[in-house]
Amino acid sequence: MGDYWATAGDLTDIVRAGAPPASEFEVGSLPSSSLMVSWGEFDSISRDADVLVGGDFGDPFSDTGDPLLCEGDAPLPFMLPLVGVQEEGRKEMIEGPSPCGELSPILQINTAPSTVIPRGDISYTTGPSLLMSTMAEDHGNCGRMMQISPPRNNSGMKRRKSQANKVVCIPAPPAANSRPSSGEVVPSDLWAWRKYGQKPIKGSPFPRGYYRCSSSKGCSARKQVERSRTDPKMLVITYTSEHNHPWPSQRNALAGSTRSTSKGSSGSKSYVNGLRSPKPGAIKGEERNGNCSDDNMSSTVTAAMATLVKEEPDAAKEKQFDAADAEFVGVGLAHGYRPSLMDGLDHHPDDFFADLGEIEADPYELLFKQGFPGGDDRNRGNKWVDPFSLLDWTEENNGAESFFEGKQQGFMKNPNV
DNA sequence: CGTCTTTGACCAGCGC
DNA sequence: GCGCTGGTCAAAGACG
Repeated sequence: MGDYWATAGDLTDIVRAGAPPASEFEVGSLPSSSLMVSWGEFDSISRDADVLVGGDFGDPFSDTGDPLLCEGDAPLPFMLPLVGVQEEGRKEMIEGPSPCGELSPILQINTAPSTVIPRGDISYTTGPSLLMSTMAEDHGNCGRMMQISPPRNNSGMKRRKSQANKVVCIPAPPAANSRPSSGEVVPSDLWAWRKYGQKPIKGSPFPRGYYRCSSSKGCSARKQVERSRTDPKMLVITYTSEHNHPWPSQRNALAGSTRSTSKGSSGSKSYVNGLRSPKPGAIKGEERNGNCSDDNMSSTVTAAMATLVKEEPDAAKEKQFDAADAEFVGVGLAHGYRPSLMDGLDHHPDDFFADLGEIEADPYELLFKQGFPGGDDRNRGNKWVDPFSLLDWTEENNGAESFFEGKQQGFMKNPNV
C-alpha cells in the first residue's frame, strides 16, 4: 500500500462550495478498518489512527467561515470506514469492514487530477473529490451515493456564465405529497437559502429550483436543486458562487422567520434552510409523528454532511464553544449535529445546551444513537453502515420516530482517541 | 411586518 | 438575426 495523496480542498469542498483546493495533505497509510475523520484535526488523525496527515490547508474559506463549522470549536470526530481510495485515476478497493455483508460503505478519496464520471445526463468532472457510497448496491452509480465534486471545467451541461460550480449528488428525499408542483425537498446544508425561481428543464421531468443565500444580503452564493434525470432518487445540487460572509451562526439571520411551505400540511418543511428556529414542540410533536417529514430528511443529510467538517487544526482542539456556537448547534443543527463533544472532551460550558430546552435529547446522541461499528456493540446490523441513515431513505428510517426514538446506543468512541 | 414561496415575465447566452 | 433554453427578477400571496 503506497502513499496516497489528496488535496486538502477535497475536504473543505465537501462541505461547501467554493474555490478549488489550495494545498495538499498526505495520506500515508490507509487504515484497514476505519478512519477517524475529523476535518482539521489531521495531525491527530495521523497520530491516533495512523492515517497520516499533515500539511497546511490554505483554506480559501478561512476568512469566510464554515457553514458546518462552529467557529473555533472543538474537533468533530467522525468515524468512517475507508475502504476505497482512488488514486491517479485508478481506484483501489481496500478490503474494508463489512460486518453486515450487504452494504459496505465507501469513503473514496479521489485524487485523480481530472476524472470524468458519467452519470447519465450528468458528467462529473472530478478533480479530487470524495465519494461516500455503498459498495454492494449501486456502486459506481449515482444511487445511494453522495458525491461532492470540485468545480468542473466546462464539460458537461452548458453553462452560460463561467462560474465555479460544485455538484453534489445526494439521495433525494421523497417528494412532499402536499406540494406536487413545487420543487424538491432540499436537504439542509446549514446556510439559509431562499428560493427565487424554478424552471422546468428540457429533457427532464423534474423542475430545477434556484436558491440564493439569504443569510446575507450581499451574498452571491446560489445553488440549484434538481433531481437526476436518470435516477430520480438522487438529488443534484449545484452550488454557484461563494458565500462572502461567515456562515450564519445565529438564528437571527435574514431567514429569520419560520414558516411552513407545505400549505395545509403543518411543518413539513419548516426548517428547510437548516437555520430556522424550530418552533417549540417541533421535535416532540410534529416531527415525532413519524410522517417521514422533510425535515427529518434534511436533518439526516445535514447530520451526515455536518460530520464532514474541516476545521482549523490545533486551535479547534483548545477552544470551547461560545454562545453562538451553542446556539448554532442547538438551533441550526438541533436535529442531528453536534460538534464533537466526545466523552472526555467535556470542556463545554455547562449551559452549552441551555438553548436546547425544546430538544428532548442530546442531538449528538440522536445523531449517533443508531450505531457505529466497533466498540462494545457490533450487533447493529446495517445501522453502522449507515449511521446517519443517509443512505437509507426508507420511511422507516426517515421517520422521526426511528431517528429520535432509537435505542440509546450511544456513540462508539474511536478506540484510538 | 418581514420573509418566505410561487410563478409568469424578462433577459442573456448559445447554436443555427 | 432568430429561436431555444436557462437564469433571474419581481409581483402576489401566504405565513408566523
